[in-house]
Amino acid sequence: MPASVPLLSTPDRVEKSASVFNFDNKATIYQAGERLFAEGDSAFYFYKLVHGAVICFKSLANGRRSIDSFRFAGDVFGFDCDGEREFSAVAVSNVSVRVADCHAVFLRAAADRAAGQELLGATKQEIQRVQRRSMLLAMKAYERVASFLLEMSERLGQPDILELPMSRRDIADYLGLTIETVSRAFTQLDKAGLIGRPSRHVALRNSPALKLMTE
Amino acid sequence: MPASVPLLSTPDRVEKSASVFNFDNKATIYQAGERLFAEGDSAFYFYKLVHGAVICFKSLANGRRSIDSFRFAGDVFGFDCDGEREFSAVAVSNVSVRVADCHAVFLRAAADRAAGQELLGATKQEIQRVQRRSMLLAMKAYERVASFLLEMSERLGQPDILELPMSRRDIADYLGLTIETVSRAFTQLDKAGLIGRPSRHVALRNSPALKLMTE
DNA sequence: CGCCTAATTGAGAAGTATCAACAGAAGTGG
DNA sequence: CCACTTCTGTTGATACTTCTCAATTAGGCG
Repeated sequence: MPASVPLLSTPDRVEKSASVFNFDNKATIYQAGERLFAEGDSAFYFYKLVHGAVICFKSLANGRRSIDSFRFAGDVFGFDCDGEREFSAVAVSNVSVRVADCHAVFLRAAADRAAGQELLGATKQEIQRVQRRSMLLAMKAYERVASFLLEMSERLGQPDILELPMSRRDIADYLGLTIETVSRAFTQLDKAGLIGRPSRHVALRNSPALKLMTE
Repeated sequence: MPASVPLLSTPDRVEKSASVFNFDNKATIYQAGERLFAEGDSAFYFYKLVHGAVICFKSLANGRRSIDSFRFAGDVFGFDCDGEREFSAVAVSNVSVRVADCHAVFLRAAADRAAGQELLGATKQEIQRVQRRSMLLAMKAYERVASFLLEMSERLGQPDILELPMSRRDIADYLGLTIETVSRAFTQLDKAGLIGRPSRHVALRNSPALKLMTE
C-alpha cells in the first residue's frame, strides 16, 4: 500500500456540517497492525474511516479471536461509546481516520432533533449489522464464505473483482471457522466455477448463484 | 392483533418516573401462540412486557427459524422501530404488554436531553445483547446450553431452580442447534452433575462450573 | 385411561476441527 | 542474482461434533 494517501478526500456523501458526529477535519494515521483502541479502554471517540481497513474484535479465553466487524472507508464505528470498549480495533492496512468526541456527539444529539435522529439511525444500522452476522454463523462454511464475498463486493464497491484487504485468518475469525475450512470453501467455490482466485484477488463469476446460497 | 391500540395517553401525570418511553398504562393481552407483529409489518410501537414471555424471530428460507431473543417481564423490545419490522414477535405464554408510540418516543428523545440519553442507552444495550448472542453461536453445543441456562437463571430471577417457559424447539432455534443436540447437551450436563432436570424444570447444581464453560 | 405432543435416545451420515505436510510469495542478506 | 528464511495459503488424513432419520419414552390434558 502506497503511503501517498489522499487525505481528507471528501467521500461521495457531501458532509453536512450539521452532522451529529461533526468529525474532526484533521485525519489521524495508523500503520498496518497498529491498534486504535483496546477492549476495556475508556471510550472517548467515534471514528470515521477515511481510507484503509480496520477490524474490531474480541479476544477469547481459548486464545482465539472473534472478529465482530470489518470497517472500510466511509464507515463510522466505535458505538460502544460510553464506559469501556467492548472490542479492540486494529488497522489491517495503513489507515487514516477522523474522530469525534463522544460527549460532544451526545450533546448535539440531545440538543438537536435531527442530530438525535441521525445518531439513533446510525445505532439502529449497527444493530442490523450485528444481527446479519448472527445469521451468518448459522450457515455452512461455503455459504458463509459466499455471503462474506458478496458483502465485501458490495461494501468495497468492487462488483466483479475483489481485492481483499484481510488475511485468511481474519476471514476465519469473522466467519467463526478455521483458516483451513475457509481455504477449502474457497477451493470448493472455485471448482464450482462461482469464483476465480489467485489468493486475495477474487473474481465473482456468478454472483446470482452465490446469492442463492445465502438465503 | 393491534385491534385495541391505545393511543397517546397521559401527558405528564404518570405514576412512574418520566421515562422516554412513557408506556401506556393500559395493558394489552395476547394468548400463548398469538402474534404481536410480523416481519415486514410497519412498526408503530415499542413494547414493554408486563407478564409472560415473547420470542422475536426470523423465518429462514429453508423453513427454519432463527430466534433472536426471548423477552420476559420488564423487558422493552421493538427497537426495529422505523420502517419495517425485522422480526416477528410471538407470545410463548399468555402475556400482557404495554405499548408506546414510536413517533412519540422519538419526539420525547429529541426534546428532552435525559430522555434522549435513555433511548440511546437502551439501544446500546440492545447492541450488546445481539453481540453476546453472536458469541454464543461460536461455542460448542453443551457450552451454548450452559450459557443459555445461566442467562435464563439471571433474567428470570430464579438462581437455583429454573422453570423454562419455552420449548426445546425454541431453545434450539435460539442457540442455532437441533432439538436433538440440545437434548443431548442437557443429558450431558445432567450426567456431569451440573444440572438436574425433569424436562422444563432445571436445577442448576453447579453454576460456577457452568460459568467456566462459557468463558 | 388413552391420546397427542414434547422430549429423549440411538445409529449412521455429513460437516468442521485438528494435526501435519507442502507450495508460493515476499523479504533478507550474502 | 541467488540461497535462505518466513509468512501465508492450500491440501491431505483423521478425529470430533453436530445433523439427520428413526424409534422410544415421558408429560400434559381430555
